[in-house]
Amino acid sequence: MPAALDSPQEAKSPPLADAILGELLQRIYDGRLAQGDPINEAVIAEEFGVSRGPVREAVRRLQGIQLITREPYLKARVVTLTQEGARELFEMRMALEGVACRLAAQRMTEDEINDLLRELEQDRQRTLAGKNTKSTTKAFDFHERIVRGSRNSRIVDALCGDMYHLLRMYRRRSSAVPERKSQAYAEHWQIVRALRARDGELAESLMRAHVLRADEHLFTSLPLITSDTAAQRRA
Amino acid sequence: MPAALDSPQEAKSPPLADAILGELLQRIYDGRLAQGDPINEAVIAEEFGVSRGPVREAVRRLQGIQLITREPYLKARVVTLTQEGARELFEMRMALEGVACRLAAQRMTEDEINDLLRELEQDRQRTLAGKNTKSTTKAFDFHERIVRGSRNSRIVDALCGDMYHLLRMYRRRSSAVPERKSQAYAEHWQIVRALRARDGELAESLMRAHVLRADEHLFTSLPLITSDTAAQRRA
DNA sequence: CAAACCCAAAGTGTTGACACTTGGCAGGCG
DNA sequence: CGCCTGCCAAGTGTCAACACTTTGGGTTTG
Repeated sequence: MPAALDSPQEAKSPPLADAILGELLQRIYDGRLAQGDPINEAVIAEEFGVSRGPVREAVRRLQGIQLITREPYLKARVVTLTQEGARELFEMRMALEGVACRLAAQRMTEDEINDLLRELEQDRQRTLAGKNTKSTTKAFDFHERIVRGSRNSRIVDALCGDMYHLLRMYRRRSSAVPERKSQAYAEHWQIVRALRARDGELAESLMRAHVLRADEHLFTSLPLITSDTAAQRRA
Repeated sequence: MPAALDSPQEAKSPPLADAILGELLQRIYDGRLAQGDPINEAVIAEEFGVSRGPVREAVRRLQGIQLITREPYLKARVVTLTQEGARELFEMRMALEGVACRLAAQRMTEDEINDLLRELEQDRQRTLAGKNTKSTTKAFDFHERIVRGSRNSRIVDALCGDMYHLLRMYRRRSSAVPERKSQAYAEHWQIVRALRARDGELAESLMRAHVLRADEHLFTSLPLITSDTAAQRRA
């Protein structure tokens, strides 16, 4: 039996396609839709009790985020994570978060930076106490705060919208490394100091190094499949 | 077979939505669809002699590229170009092309770099002769070659796919500055030298400076509209 | 026995009709 | 005279049925 798709309560206007998009994302996150799984519009439509129209639209949007691969008349599939894909994703992330951090150094207000520093400290305190599970969420929040500090909605959308889903997908396959956490805190702290000093150059290079180190271990455990070998996988 | 590819020719299988997307893009390019023009699915559908389905899909994809703004039940509109939007677009372009250029310095083959240098010289010769109109096309080709040299298909897609359309839209509003051309050639030549020296750091910073200078004059002639003043524009 | 062909099944692309939401206009009430 | 209310039109969201493309397997043919 399919779960009803009323996650939050839409007051009165439910654009079905949006709800379905959210549910499909959820299924990809928790693994009910695994890598390479085929996407059948008709099946999903019946599962949700709706027509194929909204499903079609949701799938197209997932294709836009590159969470689903599809060619004109063929079955759509959940994207297969490869080492190549991870490398490309993280190179792009480094580029965007680096520049975002540089811009944030110029544009965040003093208050924003101080708030960021304070909450960073609070988070460290909480982590030292007990709640380890929340740390990854908090860590992303740190990055998001800085990205938004760039005052560039296009970069914000790219990082916190589209790429966020893919990053989350890749992270799902990697175990958290505990000792990485305290190192990450130190790096975060350094970045905030650079922001405070309004040193965009330094802030950018620190953020790049941080992202590189944070994502480093994700590369190792993935199958080494390139685009051409992926073609033969369909056979 | 020479690479003579005309855009509006569907070979054997016509995915209607793709054709419509292309035509809408064309209309935006040549101004038949101007900034802020409303997009009526039904009208466009009848105009093309198709149903609303494909039109709907094409419009959604334009929305994904951010060439069209739309909220759930409201009329869709061609995006209105603002100074703010241009700034954000070019900041993102600088970030991506910069990193792409750094990666290209590491990853392009000697042959690729030599070819690039040779064609760059050829282009300059042709420009000195007569054909000025082709120069902008060639200029973009130079950038595209380097971007592809990054061996990062995600960045390539972002720059040559989505952002290309928007850049083209902004460029439409600006007159070409002739003396800029020879300066651009000098900058291009410097970049190729950095690639040849495999100096990624230098290549990135040169590319950033080049993009910044190339886009600089586009900022000036645009209306200074922010997101909140855009809201009152709808009234 | 292998290769080409044909055909049915599965699934996507497309269509036209129907349901719902939004914004404006007209008329009534304070 | 101004504000609120309830309809009306325009346009998007959704649906169920139909048309086309691809694919896999069984059959025929060299």
